[in-house]
Amino acid sequence: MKTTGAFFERVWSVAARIPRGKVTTYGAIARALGSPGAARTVGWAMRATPSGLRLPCHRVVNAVGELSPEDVFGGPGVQRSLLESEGVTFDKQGRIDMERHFWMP
DNA sequence: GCCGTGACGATTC
DNA sequence: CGAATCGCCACGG
Repeated sequence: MKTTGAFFERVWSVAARIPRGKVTTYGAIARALGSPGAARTVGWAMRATPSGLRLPCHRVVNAVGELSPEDVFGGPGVQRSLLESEGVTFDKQGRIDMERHFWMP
């Protein structure tokens, strides 16, 4: 699938501004773009992100603080390791501490 | 312009 | 608290 949508480029622009050690949610990005209900579309955009952009897509998680499917990052624990190396903390359930690391676009 | 799809979200059971 | 369900919006065909 191509993904030459203007909306997608907005998503990538926002994702590129995520500070190191912080994370945001798909819903937050969707609201920042003016489409509160387009959280799924945001996720779709991330999945179709061109490698050339080098976006910190590992800093984008869902509203609960869960990480993306492992197969997308090439292996289990990959995304988690990246975040931990940036100072992001996790709870016992393997979820990100949103209160500390959430970033609003 | 309708149909299927999807790294989601909120609600309900 | 965990699983299931429905609703949401943008994009390609």
